[in-house]
Amino acid sequence: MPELPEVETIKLGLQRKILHKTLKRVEIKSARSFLGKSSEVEGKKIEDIWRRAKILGIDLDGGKTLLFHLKMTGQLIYVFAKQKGKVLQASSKLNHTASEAGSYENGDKIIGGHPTPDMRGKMPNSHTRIIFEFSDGSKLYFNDQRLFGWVKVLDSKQVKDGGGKIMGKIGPEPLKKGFSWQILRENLLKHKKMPVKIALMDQSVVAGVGNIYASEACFGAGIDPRKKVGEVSDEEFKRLHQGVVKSLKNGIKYGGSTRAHFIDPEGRKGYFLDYAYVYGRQGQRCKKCGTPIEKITLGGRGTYFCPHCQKSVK
DNA sequence: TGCCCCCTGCAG
DNA sequence: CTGCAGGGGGCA
Repeated sequence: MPELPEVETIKLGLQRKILHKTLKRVEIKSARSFLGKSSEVEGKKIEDIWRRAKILGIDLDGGKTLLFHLKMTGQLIYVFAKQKGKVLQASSKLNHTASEAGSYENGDKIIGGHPTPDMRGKMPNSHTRIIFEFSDGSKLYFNDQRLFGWVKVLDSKQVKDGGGKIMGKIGPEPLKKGFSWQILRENLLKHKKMPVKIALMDQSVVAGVGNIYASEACFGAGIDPRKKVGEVSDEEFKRLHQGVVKSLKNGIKYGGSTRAHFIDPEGRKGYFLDYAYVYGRQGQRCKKCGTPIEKITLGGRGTYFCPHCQKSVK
């Protein structure tokens, strides 16, 4: 599911909700989703929550780290059913919905001008794979319809040391200082014959860019997504660099992209797609020139572009 | 470098 | 029914 802006949004939400809480119990409903021993993390306190590319990390005291990869349909949803003494316990035996169980901690909020209603629904649901319960009674639900995602227990030290193969070969963080157009060029040029849009999605080229933001970055740069990396000019690399950074920043600004599944830990959708120039807009008019947006398949993935604005003239 | 595959579910 | 979906590992 999530690309960099969505995982970043989840990270920020979890930092607000579960930092410094103690993990009391891990309930594993899908063994294939949880790699490691739950006993190694139960009873531990959360010391840090971070993101690298599309991977989310939760550092615990005692030297273990929980790594999350949400792949296509993973969600991390936080629920704090307010403790109302015995009333809640009694009512919990009834067939109530989660919202009836005690109301969530927060009401609706605003992201990028949009009201963001709570979309969490009843938890757990049929896609809930792992439940993390904290000592204050609140819970974090790892949901994943397609079962591609995972949670791993690792030694924090291993992860910090670059992780060897654990984190894979991950390129520079595009929103950090030091990510220049020259570095993007150098990394992209490892794939001279590849269409530039596909190369952008290689996590060793640049961290966190996926199918939505790769299409948007190509539009921002005015480059045809099919253009071979080896034929991209320096001017175009500069614009591509800007396109990557801007689209990712906008993604974060609007709370991520919700195509079908993404909601943040507080149940809020992301609204970036309302502002996207091409992704998901086939047949609709280009916001810049009015030409209908086209959809093609590149490397098996849906790819969107404006045939007028993205001619890759130079 | 390009496919196929891991899965489930929804829209056409 | 087929095709498609915010990802990415493995294999020729």
